[in-house]
Amino acid sequence: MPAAPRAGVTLADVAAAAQVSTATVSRVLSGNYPVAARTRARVTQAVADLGYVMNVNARALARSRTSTIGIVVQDVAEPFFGHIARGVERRAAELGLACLIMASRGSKERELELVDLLRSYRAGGVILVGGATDDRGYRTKLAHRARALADEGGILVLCGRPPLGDGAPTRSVGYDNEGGAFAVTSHLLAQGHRRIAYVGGPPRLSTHTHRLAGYRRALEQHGVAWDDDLVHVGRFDAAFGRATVAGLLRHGLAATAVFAANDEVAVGVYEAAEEAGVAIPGDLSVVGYDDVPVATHLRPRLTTVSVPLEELGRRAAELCVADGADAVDAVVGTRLVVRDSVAAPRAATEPGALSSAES
Amino acid sequence: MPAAPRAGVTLADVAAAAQVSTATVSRVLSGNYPVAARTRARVTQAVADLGYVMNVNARALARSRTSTIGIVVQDVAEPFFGHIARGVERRAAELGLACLIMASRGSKERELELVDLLRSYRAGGVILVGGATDDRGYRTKLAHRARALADEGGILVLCGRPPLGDGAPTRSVGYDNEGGAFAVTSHLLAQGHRRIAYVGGPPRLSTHTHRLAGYRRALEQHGVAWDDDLVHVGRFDAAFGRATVAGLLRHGLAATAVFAANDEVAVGVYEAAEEAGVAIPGDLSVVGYDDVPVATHLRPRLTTVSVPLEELGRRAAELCVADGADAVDAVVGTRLVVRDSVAAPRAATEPGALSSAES
DNA sequence: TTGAAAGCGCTAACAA
DNA sequence: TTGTTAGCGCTTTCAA
Repeated sequence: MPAAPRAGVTLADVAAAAQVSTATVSRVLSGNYPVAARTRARVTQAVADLGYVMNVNARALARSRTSTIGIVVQDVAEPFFGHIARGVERRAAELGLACLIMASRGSKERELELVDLLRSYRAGGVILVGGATDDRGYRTKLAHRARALADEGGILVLCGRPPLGDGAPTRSVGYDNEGGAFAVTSHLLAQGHRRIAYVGGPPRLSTHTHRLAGYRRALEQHGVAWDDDLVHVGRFDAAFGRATVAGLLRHGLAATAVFAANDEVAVGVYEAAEEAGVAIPGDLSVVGYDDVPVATHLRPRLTTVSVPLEELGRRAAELCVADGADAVDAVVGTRLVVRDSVAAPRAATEPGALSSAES
Repeated sequence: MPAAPRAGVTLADVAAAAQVSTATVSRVLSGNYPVAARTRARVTQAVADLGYVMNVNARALARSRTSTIGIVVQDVAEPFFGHIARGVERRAAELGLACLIMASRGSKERELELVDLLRSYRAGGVILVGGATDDRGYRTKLAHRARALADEGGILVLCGRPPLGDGAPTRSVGYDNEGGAFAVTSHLLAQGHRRIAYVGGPPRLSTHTHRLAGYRRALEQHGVAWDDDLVHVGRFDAAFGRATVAGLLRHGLAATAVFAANDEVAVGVYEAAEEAGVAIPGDLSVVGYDDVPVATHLRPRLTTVSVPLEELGRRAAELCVADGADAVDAVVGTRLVVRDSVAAPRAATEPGALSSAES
């Protein structure tokens, strides 16, 4: 058992105890450097005896680079972000990196502040997680910081959002929002649905706009006309899903299916349907996006698009340390997962089948 | 708009640009120090012009204390931990602290390593989140580190777990596991249940043992005999809840209710019941613990014990910076939340009522 | 293979 | 009100 550690044990203390210079201690601690076996042993012993742990801040200062990365999410407790954060944390730990985590609460101003804060911590990589708002001024400001970060030896990593453009020095790992939305909408279309409501948001958030684009493309490909009244843009949460569908139901639902642009929204859709006595999928088919655990908690189980969130996070962590060569922007695949929340629309099924099912 | 930041802008650069000494720059940056308004303005200008951001590592070294705290959870993506982490992060941000987050994956060896790692980062506070394994050797080792941390000017904060004893210098914020379990078990008893299965774990984890103790006390108080066959100790996850109850059902369920020691376990209980065609709460009543969002996603909605997880996290963050005086160990309250997963047991209800309800 | 010493960027006496 | 300067704990040439 190591001795009870003393206050503020430093490298110099260890050097004194081992009767060597601080340089030698530094070398054995850093590994990769020729040190005589006996000297090394003495040093190792002294470290153990004194309960010494290195001061990483001092090391960071001396080396002028840290082994810390930063990760900015909207909300730590949100499953979407939590799963990505898990991937980042795990891969970072494997790579010997520590993670500073911060929450923007969806404010782009705060996000900007946070990357500056992370910059002050000299984080080697700063990972921005989740969709970004499409805003010219904001993009410019972010590009500035990306450049500053790069100048300081760090790198800005975009995780699940589009690149900044303008040759801003960033790396990115994304997934195909448009493609997943296209797939899941096509699935609905294939079942015979023609009036499919879209519920998502916020307005200019990339995740939402790209998913909406996939929805649109699927409609077009099936020759279904676009209907503004079916598209509801608000937020990415259950309350919005619920309020929207409750409203729809109140005014006589025109849709036979709803594409909840993420699983949280789908939770709200289920609630509204339940309250109104509308059966899923009998009266209304529902699909989601993300495939977070709640998708399998819902009854009927939710058909949705699976995004490998943890993998996304792992890739992002890797991009923080990759050297130029293998720092290729990555894209991970999404996958439609069919469960029990979709059925053919009532109108498409012969009347007899409906009534017999209800008898 | 600030100028495009240059690489490695330092305090000295700012001082030069503003034609003052580094000390002066340091003073305006630190705030709270008398500096002439005009000088201050020049410095502020230079900072903006150069896009300067302070190097916190250098500051930490010079001040020999950091504005960083560490938080150790089992798993970042688990809602229980995610919500606590959210509280920590939010309060920390308000206090001007950055959070290093690390996951132990439930290994106590790794947890010990992580506090050493955090110690090397000179984290001012290290928050250990969630139940702890009752293990003498482990406790001793942790106590050592608590002392080392304290010697270095930091503090070990225990969040949701019992104190170390032996006068180890820690602070803690907890909640009443035993009391909550007593309350929810009593609720079941009050409905007429006498054969209540307990499903939780792992074996010596404090959260589990304390909840089990509450269960036991409630039984005793109602004069219900303890039955080993009803107590199932394994893990705190859905898979265990499912497997356990599936087994129970296969061998002819002896219980009329189950106390899932956390909501995740309850998810598994619901799955097993669903598979076996057992109705909740008609055939089987179920209660959980924690009141994470899944409790309201389940149908019927889960009766459970609400723990103010975010508040718990906020308190923990505060304890990292509190000075001796107001650093009182805190305990936040829990609350029984009754929803729809509990009914009177079949045996206790008169036969007529049952059949009429089903007709 | 090891040691001496000059920093890394910032703070905090101590002077002025 | 401001400047000078000696560290904070570690790394890393450059010599030996």
